[in-house]
Amino acid sequence: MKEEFALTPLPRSFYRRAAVTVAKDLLGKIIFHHTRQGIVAGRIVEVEAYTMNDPASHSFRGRTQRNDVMFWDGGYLYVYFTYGMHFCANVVTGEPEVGEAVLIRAVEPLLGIERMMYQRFGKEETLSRSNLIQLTNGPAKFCEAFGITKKENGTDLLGQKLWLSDDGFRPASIRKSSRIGIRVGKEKLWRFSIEGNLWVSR
DNA sequence: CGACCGATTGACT
DNA sequence: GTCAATCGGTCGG
Repeated sequence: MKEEFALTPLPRSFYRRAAVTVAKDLLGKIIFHHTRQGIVAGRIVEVEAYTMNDPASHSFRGRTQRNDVMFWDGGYLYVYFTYGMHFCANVVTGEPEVGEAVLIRAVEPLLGIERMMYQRFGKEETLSRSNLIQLTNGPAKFCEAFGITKKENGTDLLGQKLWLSDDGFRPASIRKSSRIGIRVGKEKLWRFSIEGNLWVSR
């Protein structure tokens, strides 16, 4: 990871495109979260696209208080609470009034691994190969490790707290598959992952 | 209002 | 492989 790339947030134009296009392009990008506790960063290795005319999407039945951020301009973070205990984070895509987003399902940890360990497992846990992978190999695990909660819902990804960067890394091979954990819309192959990456879920 | 259920995870057979 | 945890969002009456 080269610092000069890492410092530059992806421009608004990157996000103002179709969700499926942005989803593929997000693979390999680095996501940063800078808080008072310190800075954490990871490479995005697995994503899923969700659109307005997609029955699996929160935006399918129209704009509500919960999914409002999905209809904002591209480049904002949509965070939702689910199963009574977990958060999931999405990158909002497209123009304003278009309810599209890309779910971040897994990242490869790069910076602030100690911080992530603490947020996922607590103080006494020691680093091993197993829990290094368990750190961020799922959408709610990623949010927990990165300290992303409902407070981060609506955060501008071109700001100073949360942003994405391109360090020049390009995936050798991208895998397409059916999205996970949904009942409708399984026929759409809108889950994208970096082939062979250890942090890809399942 | 009440009932159902989820873009998940971790523990367990 | 199965299943409970746990609660806000959404929808039906």
